[in-house]
Amino acid sequence: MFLNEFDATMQHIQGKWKIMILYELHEQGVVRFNQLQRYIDAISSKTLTNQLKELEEMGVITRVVFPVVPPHVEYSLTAKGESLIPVLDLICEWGLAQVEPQLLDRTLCQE
Amino acid sequence: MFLNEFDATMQHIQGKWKIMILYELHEQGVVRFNQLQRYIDAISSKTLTNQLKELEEMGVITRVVFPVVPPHVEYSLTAKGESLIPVLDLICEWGLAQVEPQLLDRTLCQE
DNA sequence: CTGCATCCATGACGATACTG
DNA sequence: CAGTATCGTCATGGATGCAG
Repeated sequence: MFLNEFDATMQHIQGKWKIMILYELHEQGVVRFNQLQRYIDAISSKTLTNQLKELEEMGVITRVVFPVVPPHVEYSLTAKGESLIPVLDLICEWGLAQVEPQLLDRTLCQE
Repeated sequence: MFLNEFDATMQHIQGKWKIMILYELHEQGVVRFNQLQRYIDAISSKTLTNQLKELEEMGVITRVVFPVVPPHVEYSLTAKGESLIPVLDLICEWGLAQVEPQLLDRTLCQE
């Protein structure tokens, strides 16, 4: 039944900051932990860690650890993560259409 | 910033049972309270009432009360609600693609 | 039939402090 | 730099009972 597929997708984007993470990785390519934290700005390191871990477990992002001091960790989107972007775009676009119907031919809702 | 548009949409579909309600109204047209409760089957009347109220407040569904005894209330989608269906379809479709990539040319995830 | 009221369990998230 | 540990808060939703 379709609820399962819906929930399957939702598990990937649910979470207060997941889309911001996803979009930032999409635009920047490779991003470090601190970059994300500065970009999102209101997120605690604990929450950021959790959301990243969940995204990684679902195969949406890749986590690469460089064994150096000080620590260096890089995050980036997987192919699966990239395939999620158009879905986010549509969701975003619908939200924009509700607020400002006349702006609909912008390049989606980013920026 | 795009997070706002994303959240705007999310407010409409977030909630454990909202998509089921939306799809059921989409397919049946006009549905009564008890029909929904029997259809969803695991939902309590309190939760169903809450989700319906939220959907109504956002202009996604219409609530029509017939002043008779016993009470008779009908719910249906508004135009705004209908416009949400393609978004749900895409979300659903992505979820399906993750589970069974070979079934992708089905008519989305319903059935 | 269609709710509302109440109480309760769970989980998401934040604040703060600490570590290798 | 990139987290972990602990504690606290708040919203969501379930269970049950009652009402017009």
